[in-house]
Amino acid sequence: MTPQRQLVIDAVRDLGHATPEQICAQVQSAAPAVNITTVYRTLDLLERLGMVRHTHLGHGAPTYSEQEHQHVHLVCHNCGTVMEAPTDLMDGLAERLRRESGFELDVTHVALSGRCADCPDETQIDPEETR
Amino acid sequence: MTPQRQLVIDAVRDLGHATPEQICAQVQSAAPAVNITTVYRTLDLLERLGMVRHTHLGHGAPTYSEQEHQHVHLVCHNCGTVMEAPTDLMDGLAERLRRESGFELDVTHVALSGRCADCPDETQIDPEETR
DNA sequence: TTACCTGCAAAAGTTTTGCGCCTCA
DNA sequence: TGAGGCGCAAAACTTTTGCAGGTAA
Repeated sequence: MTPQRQLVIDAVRDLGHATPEQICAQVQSAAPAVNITTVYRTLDLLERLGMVRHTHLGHGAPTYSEQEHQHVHLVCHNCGTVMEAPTDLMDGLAERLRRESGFELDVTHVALSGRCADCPDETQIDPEETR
Repeated sequence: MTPQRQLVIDAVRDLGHATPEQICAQVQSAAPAVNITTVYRTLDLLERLGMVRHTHLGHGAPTYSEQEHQHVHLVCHNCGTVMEAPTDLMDGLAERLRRESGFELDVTHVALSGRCADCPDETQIDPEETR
């Protein structure tokens, strides 16, 4: 366990869910010399060790969070806000998938996409925002 | 409506859900001179017109499909198989989210991740496969 | 002409790889 | 000495942008 790795773990914990680049910025605020390569390598290692996990928020960038930090992500593809919801929200769906398709759902790995309560109701959701 | 655009539409329809690169390969099998830039630009245009939509299957690459081609995608992050399920599977969840959080779910935009019936039960899902 | 579409080339952004150096046991 | 971790540079890959030429109304 090197200082760099500890910093990456701390950053993941502090930021909740963040992209490798955000994590790198956070780490560099404490230790400016740390290279982004190290961040990528460390995240890869930590993930293999099961200490962190990554989630796809929809627009390209994977975000990393603690393994324990489990909830469903709701991403508004109008304003980009990421909300969190309890995982038991998915219980019914998970059960149905298991029974009907034999599919074992991993509720935390992907974010659900849609429009949050604060965003205006638009007939056509702008595809630009959902990248 | 140019020949290139028609080819892109055909490719999207034929492939079901495919990445820009796969679509480009398909188009080029009919017209080798077509540039991938054109594919990107055309997909962007078609999406703005509401003729195609894209879905995030989890591992970085967005996939494009016909607008009418609506279902929930189930991605196995062990073998990578993409399964399709009827959207009404999500009705209960969508209703609950709307009521409890005011969140308007877009059921087709993201894929659900997990392990399909054909893949062996592993305690730890290999993070490598879930990129 | 005017507007738009295309192909090519280059740029930009993100992630991975190679390599030499350093540290620590 | 040997293994592993780090930083730097470069490569690889995906997507976007700028530009010049071509086509059609």
